[in-house]
Amino acid sequence: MTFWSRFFIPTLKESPADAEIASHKLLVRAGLVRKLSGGLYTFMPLGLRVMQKLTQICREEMNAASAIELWMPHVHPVENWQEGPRWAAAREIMFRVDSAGDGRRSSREPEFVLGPTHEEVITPLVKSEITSYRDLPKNFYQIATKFRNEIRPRYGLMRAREFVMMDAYSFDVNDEAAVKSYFGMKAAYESFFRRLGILAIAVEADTGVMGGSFSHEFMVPAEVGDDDIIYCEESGYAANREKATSALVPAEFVDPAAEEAVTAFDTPGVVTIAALAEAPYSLPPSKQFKTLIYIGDGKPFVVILRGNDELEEAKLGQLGFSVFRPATPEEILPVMGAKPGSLGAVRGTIANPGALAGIFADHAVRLIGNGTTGANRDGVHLRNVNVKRDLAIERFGDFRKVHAGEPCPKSGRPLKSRRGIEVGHIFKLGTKYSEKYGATYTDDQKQTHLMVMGCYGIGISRTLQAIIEQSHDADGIIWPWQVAPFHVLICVLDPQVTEAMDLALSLAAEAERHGAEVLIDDRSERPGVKFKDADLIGLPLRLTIGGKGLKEGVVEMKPRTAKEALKVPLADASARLAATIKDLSSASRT
RNA sequence: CGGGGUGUAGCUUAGCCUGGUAGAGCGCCUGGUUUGGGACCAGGAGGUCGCGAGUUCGAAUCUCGCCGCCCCGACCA
Repeated sequence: MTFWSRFFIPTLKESPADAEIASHKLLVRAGLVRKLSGGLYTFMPLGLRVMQKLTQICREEMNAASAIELWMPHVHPVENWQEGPRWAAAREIMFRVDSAGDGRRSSREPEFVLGPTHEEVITPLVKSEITSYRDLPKNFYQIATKFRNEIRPRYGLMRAREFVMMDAYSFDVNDEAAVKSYFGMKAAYESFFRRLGILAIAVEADTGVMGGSFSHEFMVPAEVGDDDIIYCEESGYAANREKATSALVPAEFVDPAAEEAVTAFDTPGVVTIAALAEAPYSLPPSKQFKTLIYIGDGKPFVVILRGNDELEEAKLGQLGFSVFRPATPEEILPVMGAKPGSLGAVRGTIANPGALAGIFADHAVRLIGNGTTGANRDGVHLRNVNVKRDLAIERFGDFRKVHAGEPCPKSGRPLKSRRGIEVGHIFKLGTKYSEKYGATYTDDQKQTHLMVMGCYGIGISRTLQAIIEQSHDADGIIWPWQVAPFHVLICVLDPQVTEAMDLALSLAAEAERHGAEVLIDDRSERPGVKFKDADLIGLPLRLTIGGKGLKEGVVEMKPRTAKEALKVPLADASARLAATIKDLSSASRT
């Protein structure tokens, strides 16, 4: 048992000025964390206890899924990254470590970097340690600090520069086995989040800079989340909006027939879809082609969308460029022959088609028949443009941003959307890393093969905050039993009264016999202060021992979620406490 | 990095527009009265007003520069 007066829980009456959302305010007010700097937080004693609960549950679930714990350095030689497949894309979020202390001049490239994740360390390790199919499959994990120089840290622990993550890496003999590992981890994640007592749903996700073939994110539904989840209750389809598709173009769709020849018309000063939709042109956005120019690995390429659609930039990842960005007007002019606003991809109108790395179009442009696009001459557009007949499209793909209300790709019913906090992510990586680092094994036919990898992450510290975001009320945090920093709070209103303190100690011992961790509030504060703090730190069960109750021969028992306290006669207190602990500790396991 | 906001005691802040003694509440310390939902009284400590220039007789206040922090966007667990 722990005594509040000898522990350290610095609670705050008022919310810190720099906290915006409920969970961030409560983290600080309940004394769980203190800020050092943007995105950098100290875990205070109470917050550390929650972190330890989370890591332990995570460890148990990973072990149960046959993953093996190890511990890798956080400082990585930069060579590991330079030799890897994503240095160009990842370097901007990495902290560099130069030999600041030894008086040497700093070099253009760092000697070391702080690890944002560990594919670049584990893959070379496995390459040198595992060479036989007999040693596969293997799945290694660690629960450790990660460093990412986030462009914009946000909302306390939600997006921090330094955070605690469980990261796991699986190695299999072939694709089929890797898929098995992948779904084994997906199941482990599901049981991890279930044990925490919070709702986290798996959604299909984009693979991003990580690469690989497919991926799921685990999302805690919350308004403050960074991600949009697109889902359908009918079919169970759920995806991050970056990845979501819709059945906007039916499978049996027949492209509209071309009516008339392409003709040019003057549009002086018109450079936006919206302007072309106005009189005198009055061309609805859905009948216009939107022609965007991007630079992929240094070379321009074209993406065509419907005028009323938006580009989902993450979906450009499927094109295989390691880095891409929108082109500037200066880059566009020599290639296309016009400035943005008059661009198009009609055959023969592009000034320098040889400079392009490709012309790609979203499937939905097929819905446009006899549409309008730029002529690649400033102030001129073309009408009666048809996808098949006129546009120099090399490849169709899914590039548009999906919105709620569009038909579900599985059921055809209208899709819905909600916000979510990404607390976990799993990737089937394939051979992207094993190829780069030469992680191979020999099979029973003496043949050499690449290992097939998967990688897996859970944001432990982010999960901590997501729990608070999902489980709190106006008075404070409501901890699920499994992750609560303590389970039972015994409020002794008159700690100087021996009889009261003795009772507290014996009930605390009883609670501990039943597996509960007890915090005794023995501070010489007024009752109001104790009750407010009790609600704020949100332990699942509160016992109150006060002069009033003792006179009546009762103690009060109040689960954090209950409205009223229950008066329990002293004679029944032990039994009642044991029963309540049993109830509460099993309730949140469902 | 682009846009917006903000910086005054440990915390929450007033004062800034219109330059002239830096104020309050919480918290902290001392004493007293209290004691079942953030008590009251009396006394006290605590401030380079983010940093640096400038304007001025005089700058928290006006001007310029820099820095930190927060929010929106791109990115992520």
